[in-house]
Amino acid sequence: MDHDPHLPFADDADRFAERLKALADPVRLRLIGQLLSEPTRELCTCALAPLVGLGEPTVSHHLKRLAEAGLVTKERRGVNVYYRALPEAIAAIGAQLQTRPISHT
Amino acid sequence: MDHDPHLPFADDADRFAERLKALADPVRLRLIGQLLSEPTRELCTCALAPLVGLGEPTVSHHLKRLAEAGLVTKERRGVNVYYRALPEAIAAIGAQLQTRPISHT
DNA sequence: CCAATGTTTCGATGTTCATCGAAGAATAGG
DNA sequence: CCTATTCTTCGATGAACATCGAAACATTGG
Repeated sequence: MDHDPHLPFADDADRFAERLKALADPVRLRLIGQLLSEPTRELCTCALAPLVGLGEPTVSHHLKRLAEAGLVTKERRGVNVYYRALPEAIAAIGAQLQTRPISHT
Repeated sequence: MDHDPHLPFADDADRFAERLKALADPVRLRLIGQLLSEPTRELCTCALAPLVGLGEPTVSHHLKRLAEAGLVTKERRGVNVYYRALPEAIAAIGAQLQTRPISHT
């Protein structure tokens, strides 16, 4: 699944789809919801795992995907790693869906 | 973490993830973009296939997913099937991302 | 009824990915 | 050091899915 090398860069559509895919999973939506429901917007892996009913390895995998998409940040403090939701990044995706005609080039 | 069998539908997160997944594919984003770029917002499968560089069977598959998610409608007129984009449905997903704290139940 | 065109379905194939348990890495505290 | 705790990585497994070519289906026109 490589891109046509003549096109200068992959589409908007490819990059936008990547960000949407990071969001398009029920577990990841719940993780973000849990983070957003915290006053500090952050929780550690060991707190999130029981909240979504999955093991730490699986939750760590999902948090990594969210971090790679720029939707959360991670910060180690002592033994714990705290993930924080970035509502602006999520809202930006929503704004693009609402306002911008999706690219078709 | 199981669903209440009394509730006819799965969670908010599950349903929202379903709609996001329908959108989270570069081909489907391009299809929607092409439809939106038409004054009538509609095109038939045979017109869309070359626009995204894929065969009719594959395009038909993607259009079916978009229709199942309520993002496009289909209408047969003679030999052709015209798909029409529903911008309000797309915008509604964007609005939910912007305004509503994502459910974590 | 037959042929042509457009569309979908079917079967097969390869990839992505969610999940798990086990093992490895990092950090804090005796 | 050594141990306990937390977190991530690794390897494996099964499910979902994007894609293709071929076959089936639908509609229109001769």
